[in-house]
Amino acid sequence: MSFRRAARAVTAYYDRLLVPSGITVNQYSLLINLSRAAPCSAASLSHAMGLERTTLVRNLKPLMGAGMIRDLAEEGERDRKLTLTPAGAKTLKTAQALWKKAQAGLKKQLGRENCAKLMNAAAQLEKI
Amino acid sequence: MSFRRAARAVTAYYDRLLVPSGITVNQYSLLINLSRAAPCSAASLSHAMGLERTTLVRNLKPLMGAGMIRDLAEEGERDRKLTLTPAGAKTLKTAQALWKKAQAGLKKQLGRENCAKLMNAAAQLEKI
DNA sequence: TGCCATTTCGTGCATATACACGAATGTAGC
DNA sequence: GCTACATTCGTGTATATGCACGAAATGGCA
Repeated sequence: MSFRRAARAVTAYYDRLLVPSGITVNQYSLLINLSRAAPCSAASLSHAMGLERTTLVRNLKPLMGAGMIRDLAEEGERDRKLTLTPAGAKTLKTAQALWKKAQAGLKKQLGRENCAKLMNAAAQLEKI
Repeated sequence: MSFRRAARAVTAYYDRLLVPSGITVNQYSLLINLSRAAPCSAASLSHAMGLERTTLVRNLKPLMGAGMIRDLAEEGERDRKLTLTPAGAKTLKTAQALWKKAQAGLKKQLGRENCAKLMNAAAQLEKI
């Protein structure tokens, strides 16, 4: 499917521009979603991101290892309380600027109208 | 990014409809590309698919394990000569019918025009 | 208080993706 | 024939994705 190939290409494009921030576009997406939902459980974050919960659990690992995300929940508590650390917030801020540049470049490439239509189609496709 | 979420949703949709064939849409893509290029090396197939060579090498494994793909190259030869086995061709045929149904359903969902524009945008995005 | 259903969680397994690296084969020029 | 370069290959490592499974905590109800 050409759609999947396009998704790979777009991911690679964002990743390339995000290199200076030290995170991937996937991790960027996780951080920005967490910044809006924190403190939150893994289940609720995965729901907000439309991502399988166990996938999210694993995607957290490198970011927690890098000290960008912390879990404020006490020992033995069921729900996790995931939050950004100051380091995570700083990285996110750096990445956000780069992401905006990437987004602008993509819009320019596709044309504003095509880009809007693409976003629209993507929103529809998520519900298939 | 909503685009990647959409790609995941689309993949899941195709995979769901392809279940009776026993392969995923990713493996379907590999088989159909191989059916057009066989006999061919891993490098040339990966190029035809716009896929990283080592990714393709690994994606071949389950299909070779299932006896759908065979390598006709002699021992010690540098280039592989990948081909579909009869079993692989049979699976592909089954999957192809299911894939067409899925494609038609998606077109119906999006509308013919939106679908065409999406394809167009995807083709552009692959070159970013 | 005690039991059961619900919710949340993490890991094992399988697949997908790509970079870095080095091994082996093939080719061109001498 | 030999050397240097190009091509092809596979694996180690890291990340991403989701299903199946079972463990643990929580909440509701008798």
